[in-house]
Amino acid sequence: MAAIEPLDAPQRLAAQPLYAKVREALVGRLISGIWKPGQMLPSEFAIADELGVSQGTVRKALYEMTSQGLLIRRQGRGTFVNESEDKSILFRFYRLTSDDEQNVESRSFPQSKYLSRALQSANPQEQDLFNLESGAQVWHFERLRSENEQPILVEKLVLPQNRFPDLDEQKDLPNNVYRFYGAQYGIIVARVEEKLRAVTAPAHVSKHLGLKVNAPVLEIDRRAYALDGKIVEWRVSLCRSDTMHYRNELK
Amino acid sequence: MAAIEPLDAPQRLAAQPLYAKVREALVGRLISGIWKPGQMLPSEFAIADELGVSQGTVRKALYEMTSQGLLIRRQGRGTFVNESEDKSILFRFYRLTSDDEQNVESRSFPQSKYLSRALQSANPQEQDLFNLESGAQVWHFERLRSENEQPILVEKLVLPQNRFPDLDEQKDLPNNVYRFYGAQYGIIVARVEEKLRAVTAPAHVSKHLGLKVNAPVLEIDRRAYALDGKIVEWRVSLCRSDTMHYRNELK
DNA sequence: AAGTGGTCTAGACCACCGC
DNA sequence: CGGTGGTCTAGACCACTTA
Repeated sequence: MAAIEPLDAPQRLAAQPLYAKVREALVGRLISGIWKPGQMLPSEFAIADELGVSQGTVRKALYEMTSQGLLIRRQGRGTFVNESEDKSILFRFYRLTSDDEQNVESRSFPQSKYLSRALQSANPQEQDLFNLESGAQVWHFERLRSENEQPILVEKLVLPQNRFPDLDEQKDLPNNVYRFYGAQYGIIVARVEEKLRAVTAPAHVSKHLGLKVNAPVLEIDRRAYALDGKIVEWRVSLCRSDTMHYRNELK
Repeated sequence: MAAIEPLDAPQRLAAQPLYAKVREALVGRLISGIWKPGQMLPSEFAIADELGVSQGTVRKALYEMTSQGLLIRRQGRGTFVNESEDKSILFRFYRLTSDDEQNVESRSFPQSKYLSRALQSANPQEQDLFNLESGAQVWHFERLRSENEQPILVEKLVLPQNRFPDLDEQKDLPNNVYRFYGAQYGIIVARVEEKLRAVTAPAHVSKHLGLKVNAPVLEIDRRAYALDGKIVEWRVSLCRSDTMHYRNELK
């Protein structure tokens, strides 16, 4: 275990507060893997002694890491490295949940089956959305997503060709496209805006989802924004609403 | 200015922590208007002396109110009641927007027409939701909400009678019920959880909204949580989806 | 009973603001 | 300069969990 030298004494001289240094030291241990997911941390007093600060200072650092989701603290038990974090990043932008609310831990990320792929000229709406010249091209993908063998939704993805060149050489997009955008093109999706509506399922959608004709489905119209603030993906999903729902929390 | 008696001494006996009582006392002053938007609060030490607690305890209460957006604190200046909150707070939990996206500033808050009101025994689901004894009672309200003369949604509100006594003396609930909960009962809604589905409108709903039979509508099942983490309101709204949508942003 | 996190206190000093 | 919030400490006691 890598030794960590005692932090500076109380004087902080217009620099970082001491608890911030403590937090960084502790986050470092998480990153370096000294403390692994699920593992219990030493007690507040043990950490305080080791780093040469008071318990209260360690408390504040641990509190911040807890509200950030890195740690889980339970009175009488101890402080633990949050292991559900790894999974939850998968579900960051995925708000659909089965009605029979199984525990979040065991959830499986939905799989994808691609139905179609096309490169075509952007229509006026798409030109406006992606700020494209007339005649520029966009990719269209349609895919069916399923969770535990049950079909969940049919969705259309639209990507501007100029930010995603060379896609024609791919046989299919991978299942987790946002990870792919980052790994292949350096495009990090920072936030998404969604508009939700209830609509009547078109025939081919109700067929794919195994719904009866004219069944109501949830339409999610999503625009995904990269770190530079530009739209990088437009997505319209039609989701079954008989066994699934969209959950949201407002604060 | 209403005098506030000193809070209990350090012993808290399995009840609320002291800083929570301090926070409630301070929130009470905001609600009652003793402290008005933009006004500067007394110093931490002054509040601590008055309430008979230590500065650190007041700090924790002020910190929570700050992260909740009620207060603004500036080093060297003081602590102030947040005044920018007032407008946006109206739409804090209201995510429905007209499709013809007029500017947000000029939006009118939807009006309410109450359709029914009843006090009845809680069914098993309601008992479970509000953690009620068998035989406890709940209020049911049904109302139609409209924006600019157009009917938007029909919703059912369920409130536990034990947290909302004396409601039968009211002719109707006001339009902005969350403000009413705070002003009348000191209940601050801190967050809400929503589940969204697409459903087929029941006959009486499609009639109220002027939709054709079996039109798809957006169902929003909302549980509102008070500062103490307990559920204080259950609400199921059925919203027209032909001219409105639910907007959401994920980061 | 022992060990953990949670709360509370009293006091000290620092950094920032406005007069 | 005086007053404000921001940080830090040392010590005390409480509440919860596990053995």
